[in-house]
Amino acid sequence: MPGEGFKALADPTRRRILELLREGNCTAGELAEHFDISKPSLSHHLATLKNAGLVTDERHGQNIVYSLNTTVMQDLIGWFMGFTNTGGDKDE
Amino acid sequence: MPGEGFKALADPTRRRILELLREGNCTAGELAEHFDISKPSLSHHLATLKNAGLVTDERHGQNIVYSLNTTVMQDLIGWFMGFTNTGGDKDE
DNA sequence: TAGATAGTTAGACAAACATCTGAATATTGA
DNA sequence: TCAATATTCAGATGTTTGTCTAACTATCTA
Repeated sequence: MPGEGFKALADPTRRRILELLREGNCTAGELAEHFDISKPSLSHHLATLKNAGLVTDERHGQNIVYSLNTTVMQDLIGWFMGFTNTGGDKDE
Repeated sequence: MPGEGFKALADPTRRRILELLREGNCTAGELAEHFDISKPSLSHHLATLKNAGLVTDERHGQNIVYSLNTTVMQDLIGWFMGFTNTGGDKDE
């Protein structure tokens, strides 16, 4: 299940989207201003992130506002914590 | 630069390799026993992980021993920490 | 040096992916 | 209802990725 999350994170455009969303919620159009790709391409990336559970979307009038879902991000961090000794020990 | 790391993590086989390596160093052959793919395929995955800096290899006689490079893993965790409020705050 | 074992390199191929253009859907405001 | 704006859907295309088989390199042992 976390597989989708890792795959979603593999693309630099999608990681950048998450970084932008970290600063605050954005509409698809606002996000588009930060990239040199077409809107359909961006929409596709957003769909991938949504499918992985990393973002949620909500329509506000004409706009669709995207937000970060930090819960799923936490799950991914949980996987990493198994590899570190500082702060997240569980079995060593 | 962390891009290669994220891409390397996108594949379930490679994540499993890292999990196995977490338990202790392994030769390519020992790792191969855990998967249903050909040795060349596994070798390719190991090369990807090595290229991303996530593992290191060292020849011991006939065998090549693979080890985890937790330092690079820490770098990836650093990226995630920017998205959480628990334990790794830097700019909020 | 020859044979066996461990692993990688090379080349091919199908599936997945990122991107594009053009068309469709949804909402707003005149 | 009509036109404008915001966003997604559909289909096509070139690139990357995961996998395979066959061949190669390196090491050990006799």
